[in-house]
Amino acid sequence: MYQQVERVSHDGGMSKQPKYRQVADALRREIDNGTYPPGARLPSESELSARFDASRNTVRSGLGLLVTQGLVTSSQGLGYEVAKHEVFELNASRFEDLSFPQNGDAYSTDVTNAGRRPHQTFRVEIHPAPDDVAERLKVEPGSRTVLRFCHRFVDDVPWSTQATYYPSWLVEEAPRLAEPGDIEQGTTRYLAEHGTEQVGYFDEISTRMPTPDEARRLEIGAGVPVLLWMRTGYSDQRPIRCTVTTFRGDLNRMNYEIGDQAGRENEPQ
Amino acid sequence: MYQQVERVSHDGGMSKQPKYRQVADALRREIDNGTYPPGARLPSESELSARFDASRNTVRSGLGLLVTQGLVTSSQGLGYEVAKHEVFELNASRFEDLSFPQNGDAYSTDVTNAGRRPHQTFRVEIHPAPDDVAERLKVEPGSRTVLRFCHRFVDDVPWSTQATYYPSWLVEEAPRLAEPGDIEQGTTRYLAEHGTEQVGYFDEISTRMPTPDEARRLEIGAGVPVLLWMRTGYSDQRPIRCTVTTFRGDLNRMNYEIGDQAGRENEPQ
DNA sequence: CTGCTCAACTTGTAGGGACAAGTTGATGAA
DNA sequence: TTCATCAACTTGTCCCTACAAGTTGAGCAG
Repeated sequence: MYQQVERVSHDGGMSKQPKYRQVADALRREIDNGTYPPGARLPSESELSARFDASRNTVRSGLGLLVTQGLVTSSQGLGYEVAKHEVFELNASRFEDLSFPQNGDAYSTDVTNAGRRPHQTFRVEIHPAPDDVAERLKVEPGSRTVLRFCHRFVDDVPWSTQATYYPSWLVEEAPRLAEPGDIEQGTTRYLAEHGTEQVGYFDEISTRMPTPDEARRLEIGAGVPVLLWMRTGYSDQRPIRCTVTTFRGDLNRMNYEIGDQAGRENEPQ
Repeated sequence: MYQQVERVSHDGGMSKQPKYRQVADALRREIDNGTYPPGARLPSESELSARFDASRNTVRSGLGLLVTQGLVTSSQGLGYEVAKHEVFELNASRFEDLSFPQNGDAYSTDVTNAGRRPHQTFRVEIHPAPDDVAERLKVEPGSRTVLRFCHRFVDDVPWSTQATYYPSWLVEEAPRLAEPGDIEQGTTRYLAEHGTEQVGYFDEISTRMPTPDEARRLEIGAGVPVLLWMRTGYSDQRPIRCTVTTFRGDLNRMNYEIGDQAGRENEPQ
């Protein structure tokens, strides 16, 4: 017959926290103070169960907290591992292409400069405009747009997905947007050569937990949010494109340089 | 005696997904298609248990997925509720204070303009510089800084925390930074009047799951990430302050206007 | 009517068991 | 040696029970 165990623990009486939280807190402290450095393996569930005098289920609840906070990952047969993140910096405030003689791909050059290996898959589709994109492009929801979609990897780790929508009126002026394959000089420059120059943009940045679909595409474990970046580019007349980028939140940081940056580059004193 | 039940379900054989995921996916679909609109209550665990022919634990696992994805919230005694989020837009690219005759507080005016009620608590401390802040301010880690800390609410809901660190050399030139209480004309303008004008800044934006501390201060439920915004302000000589803002990720979106915005304001056609 | 109690719900915590499935390294056969 | 097998670990899924704790509304005492 089952008997409810005494809930009061022997830690001095100031706890009141449920046991699975105590487990999580204790492990979090040990991760923070370096007992378990990034990449280290945690003790197994049964070891922790013995150490904390808790059932395996309770220990699992505690570990689950750490997993959903992104501090540790787990894999069947292997155990729990302290997560390590190297963030990748992304400068979002520089105007792309126009002033730089690069081949139209800021991502590849940025990653290569960081000593990492870029890789991307690319496809072009005709696609009805999603509501949020239609609103920003000032076209009817569901109207035809050209979608240029990019799935990006760094060292073969999924990094981000980027979807750029072009309104159909623009595709008539710049038909190569709808053709599969790269545009060597870069889309921004290609558009400028066809009479539509991007003179400004509006960026919106938000975050949330990934949808199951995003979690699959970006190979995101539990407890890692996505960073959402929506950029609407404008000519001096009207919106010309809308780019929706989804980043793994644990691997990316976005930067904006605004105003005079002289004070940032100087040495101290 | 316990008997493992037959794992194959009667949905045509294409499932393979564990049962708790099937529960989560089914409920997610029904949330997406409006069966359970934002604010609605989900069936209770025992009802779902009957509907899916699963144990309460299994149903709880499925609901737990939705909670950690931020789609639903749960509270003891009340049940599960579909989360509703109204995001608050924050324009981060305008230079504060200098050109506007406001009383130094972009937050209060932004919130009031949105028809919401702002509220904030404020305190000033002498605090050793955290490593990341020290690096950006180009001072020794742990050296004395003045910390001006702000805890902000909208309609009494915790919204964000903001910590601005000023290096000690700057406080000697502008002593009121270290005094508690508001600076009516705004700190940026106050600094300009004392010979230190902020001419540029560098913004870094990232996201992660909240620490238990942040979750408590911002009253964040499970499954809601935080949006981290770190702004380092510069004079033409050197860094003058570093502001670390922590937002509830489900309630905030950051915007940047860069370049000419004429095309954004125009009407279509 | 007001205000209190309490039953009947809800979710939260904690324990138990059994078996599935992934990983690793030792062992033994070829 | 090389390769397949398998035992012994790991976490993953699923079930059961029991009780704690928060919420609500019915119903009763005053």
